[in-house]
Amino acid sequence: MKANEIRKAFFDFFEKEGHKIVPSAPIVNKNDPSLMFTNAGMNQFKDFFLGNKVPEVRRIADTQKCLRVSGKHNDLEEVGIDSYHHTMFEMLGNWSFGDYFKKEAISWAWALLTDVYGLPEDRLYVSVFEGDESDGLAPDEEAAALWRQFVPEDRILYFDKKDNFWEMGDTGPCGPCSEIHIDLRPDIERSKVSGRELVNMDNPLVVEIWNLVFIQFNRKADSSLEELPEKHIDTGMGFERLCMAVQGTTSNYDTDLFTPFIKALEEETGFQYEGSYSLDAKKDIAFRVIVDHIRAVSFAVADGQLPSNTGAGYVIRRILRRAVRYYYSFLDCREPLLFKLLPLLSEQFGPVFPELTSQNEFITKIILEEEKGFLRTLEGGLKRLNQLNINDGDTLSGKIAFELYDTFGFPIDLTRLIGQEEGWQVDNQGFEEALAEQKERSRSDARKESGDWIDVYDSEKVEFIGYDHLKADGIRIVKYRTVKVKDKNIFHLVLDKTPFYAESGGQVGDRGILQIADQKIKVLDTQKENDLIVHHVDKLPTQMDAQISASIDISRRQLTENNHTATHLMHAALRKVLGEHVQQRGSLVNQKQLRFDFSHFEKMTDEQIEQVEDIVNTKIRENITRGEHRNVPIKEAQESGAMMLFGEKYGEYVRMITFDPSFSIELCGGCHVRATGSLGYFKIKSESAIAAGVRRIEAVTAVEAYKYTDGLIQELAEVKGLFKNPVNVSKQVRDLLEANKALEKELSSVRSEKASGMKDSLMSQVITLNGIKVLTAKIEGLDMEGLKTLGYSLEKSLDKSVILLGLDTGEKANLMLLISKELTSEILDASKIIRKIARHIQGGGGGQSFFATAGGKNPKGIEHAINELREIIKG
RNA sequence: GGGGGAUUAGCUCAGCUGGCUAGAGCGCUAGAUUUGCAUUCUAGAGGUCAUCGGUUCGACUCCGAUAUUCUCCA
Repeated sequence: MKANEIRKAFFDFFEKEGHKIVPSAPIVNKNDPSLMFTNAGMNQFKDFFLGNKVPEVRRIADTQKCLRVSGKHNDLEEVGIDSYHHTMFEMLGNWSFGDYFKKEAISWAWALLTDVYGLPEDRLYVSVFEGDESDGLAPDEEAAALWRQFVPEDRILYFDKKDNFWEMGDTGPCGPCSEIHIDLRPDIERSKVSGRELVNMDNPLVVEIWNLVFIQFNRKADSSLEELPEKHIDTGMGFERLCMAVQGTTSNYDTDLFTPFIKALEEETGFQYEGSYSLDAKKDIAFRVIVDHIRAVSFAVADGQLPSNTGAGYVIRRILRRAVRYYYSFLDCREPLLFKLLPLLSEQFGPVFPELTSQNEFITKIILEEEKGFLRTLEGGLKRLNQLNINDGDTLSGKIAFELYDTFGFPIDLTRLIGQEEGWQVDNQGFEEALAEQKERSRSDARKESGDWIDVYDSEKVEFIGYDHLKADGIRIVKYRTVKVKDKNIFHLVLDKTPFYAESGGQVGDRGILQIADQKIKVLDTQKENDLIVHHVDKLPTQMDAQISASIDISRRQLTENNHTATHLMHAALRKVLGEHVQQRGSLVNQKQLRFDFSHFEKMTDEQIEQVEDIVNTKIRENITRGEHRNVPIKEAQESGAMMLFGEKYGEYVRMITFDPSFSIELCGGCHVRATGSLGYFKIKSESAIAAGVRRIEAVTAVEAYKYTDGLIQELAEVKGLFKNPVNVSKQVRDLLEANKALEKELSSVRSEKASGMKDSLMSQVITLNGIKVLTAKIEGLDMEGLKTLGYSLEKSLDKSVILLGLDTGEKANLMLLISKELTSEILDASKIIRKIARHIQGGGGGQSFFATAGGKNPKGIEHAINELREIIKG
């Protein structure tokens, strides 16, 4: 079976059992601040388990794209070494939300694996929870009994809490789980050691393929367990491992998920993949690293996460760079390579994940640019390393190695590798110390401690009423917690209903006031955590259970709405002017301005910018009324031509915002004006590039647009005023610039004429002392630059000579001493002499042995300085 | 969010512990060589050393702030 068939068989099987097949959630997580990437199939259903939301259907199955770069065995640096760990992987799963339970989950799992996929039964082992005394839990005999229908006793194993009890977090839904493991070792080895001995022992060929979680408890804050009224099923099956088992290979990398990529790499690099897992088989590791990482990077970019230097974007950058590092070091490749694999990826995943295919060009461009950038960084690092001139047998200090890594991004393993080749070492301990130090520094700064949620009022739901109300009464606090940020306490409140909009979709969170009895509490910000609306306040109400009236900062909200609506209008206008390839890549909307990032491959021309402004301003003048439809089924919205964004997770029902159905329809949870007229005026402030293929526009509306254009007009008026209000200002400025340049030229020729005039009269003042030509003079009306030029030109004409020029500017005095190089000696050292004679002008100085300058505040001393110089020359 | 670096000619960069009249290569312009192109040679133009402020007799160089950018960490 091909991988695509295996995946399809899974869907078909569960669809037949009444499951709804849903699309994968984006791999990039946008709603949960504690999680950057989706790392398990259940992430998108978390709210169902928590009871924050009720699912539309009770049986669901899907494949979820996941990304893991940290954890017990999934450190990024480990991927590629073995045969079965990945950064990006697919997780097949089936779910029951208060519907079927252990019986069905177990029998279906068994049927799918053995009947549909035809896995040999005698190689399958199952594990069940053995119970836990401290939690007062008995062994999961229910599951064990169910398994006995299919599996003989000797292949049913019991494991403890660590392996077979699943918890979502410190509190919340949890329950025992049951895993299916498969033993893929050759018969010879199986006959020597039973697979039974190797389950959960990290053997690469005896691996878990499916985890069935039976969610039946709720872990309370005091760590006690409570039976749930509704029981759930949550399963997860690693797709890559499943393919390995079904296709009978001994490594995930030998399945057809990876072999086409390895083959392509062989052709590109000219090296053969030998499939060795020895730590010395660097080339093979490199192959695996590349074919693994290209998936992670591409999926993340497709869902909108561009490589960057902070947060989730930095994780993606690190993954990509690790792949580059490997082909650079071990496959002798100095040119971008990863981007060439994209057509293949699109071909393979297109049917399941259309976002890869439809954005192929964009992803390719991003990856190519990122590769180029890092190859440049590597080159810079190599150059720097060369400059250090490390000798054979030396040890490169940890400090320098760390500097190379930290400041210039030169990977430490590459430093070590080069050292190995050139016969020097790196002080690893020193490096690790420096790294630990930096981590500590960063961590101590970012320290943010959030306390536990404290429940106040039991509410069925948490409702946002801010589309229709800007203030509301009779609100109750559901829960609160204390958060410590940089030694300051702030507080988070969750209300049962609220007019406050939580930051989302680029629109900033509302601010405003909560009134509780006589107490007024400021809301500093409103943020979203999954589906909770969290109000950030600077103090807690004294009466937690009192009723609250909440009112938001209305003018701030209205200005923000202007900019949000402008974003929609501009998005539509951009697609009209530039083309349908324009896709939103990021957006920020606040009360002052809007910032919109979108995919487009070249700089916009001034005309295009003007056109976009024109279209938007026309739509503003048409004063189009907002069309707002809540709870539109997603299918219907799609059919009406609403713009959908990649990397955005849409629910079953969506909110649709329309300004002229033939112009702008977007799915959006944000706040918008009633009619476009309130935007007043729209003006683009800047258009720039922020990444390969991504442009950014900053624009303003209403008051800010007026202020901005007014500022420009004032500035122009000021310039015009300076020119006595001419008809054509730019011509005036151009002329002035030209005239200025001509004058500058003239001035410099006049100066040099003047200097040469001085030169002639000075040449006649040369005297000979002790056999040396000496010229000393006091000069006025030159600057230091002129003095230097004069001095050098005198020296050139006089040849071997000593020249001392004193410059009197009235308030200050400067000395310049030139001694022809042939004459310099221990005594005739310009620097030493000038230091001595500068005392006369009450100053100091210095320079080289043949040229020195000094400055001071006593012009009358110049004569004395000249006299002293003569004495020195006389000896 | 925190740390470290970078910013010098159109481009890529050099400029050590403050003092060489701020340099190199490529590119550009002109001339010579050549039937023409390529090549080679010669000459030349091109810089508020990111911006602002400070220390100093003197700042591309040291210090501070700002901007842009790279990089590491969270």
